[in-house]
Amino acid sequence: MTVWHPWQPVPPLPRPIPAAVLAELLDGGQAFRWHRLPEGVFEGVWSRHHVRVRPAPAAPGALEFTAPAWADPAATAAALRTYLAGPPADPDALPWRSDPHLAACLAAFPGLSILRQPFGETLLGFVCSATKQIVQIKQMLALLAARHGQPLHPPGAAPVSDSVLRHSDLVIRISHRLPTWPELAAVSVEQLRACALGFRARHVAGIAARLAAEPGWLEAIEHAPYAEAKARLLTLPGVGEKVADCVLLFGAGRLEAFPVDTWILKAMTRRYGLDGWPPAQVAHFGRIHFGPQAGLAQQFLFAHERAAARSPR
DNA sequence: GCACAGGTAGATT
DNA sequence: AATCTACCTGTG
Repeated sequence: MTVWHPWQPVPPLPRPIPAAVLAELLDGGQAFRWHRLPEGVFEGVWSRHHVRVRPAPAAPGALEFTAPAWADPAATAAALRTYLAGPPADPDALPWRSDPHLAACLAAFPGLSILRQPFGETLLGFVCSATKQIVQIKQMLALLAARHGQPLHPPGAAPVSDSVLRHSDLVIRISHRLPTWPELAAVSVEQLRACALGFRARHVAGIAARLAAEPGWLEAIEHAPYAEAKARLLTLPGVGEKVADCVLLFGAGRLEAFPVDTWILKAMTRRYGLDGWPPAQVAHFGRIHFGPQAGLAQQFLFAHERAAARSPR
């Protein structure tokens, strides 16, 4: 009895993805609902989709995926391709020829790219991300999904995932979608706090209330010009410069968005000699220096800086 | 036991 | 306009 379809190829992506880079792409902080399984397999959830992905054993750079038995593999493959391919991007057009550090980052993570995630889910994830480590952000979202999201599986079917996430002594299974914003509007701040959101709970509740009062508002932002979209996101509680840029970069394909977090601040300070520069000025420098794909450059710098921190020379 | 974590917002210089 | 500081809570 198999609950997963047989492995099959992921439709070709713009660039090959080596196994090491796949980990950075799925589990490097762009998305918070991917989980490592043994033997290089990743299990992830976005929107109504639930998949496992792994490097294709016989084809370096290519990927394979599988979907739950109740899912339509063709539809899943199409959705997965959109998700993984991300917005149109060209790393070669970044100014690596005149920037040795950027060149080193590009060489260290060949094939790294920006995902195209659902807009509303990306907003939720990054509102929860404030002063939290990736592991803990995953816990919050897993709890939110398990308690307040719709089941990924159809009525009557059993969840297929045996992969779990630990939160203290609690074991969380991967079986539900993230709650949508309309669904979140029906969840109390106390219930949100019970999902380990802490002070982020009132931000989530505040956003849900705003969005419920203004139907279509969020959907309009997704397709508005970058500057306008960002200005509007900044009016939401718990959404500042960094979160707004993350949402637009990872959830709307806006490569000009240049989120400046503690890692990028560290990287820019150290590698570009910007000692003492405040985040706003670092962001300005980044947009000028890296150009219209500054957000793509940011992802390479981010990956490189974290890798360097894990294995210092 | 305790510092720290992909920040934000409001208060205080 | 720059610089604090409170805000929650799990993990190492």
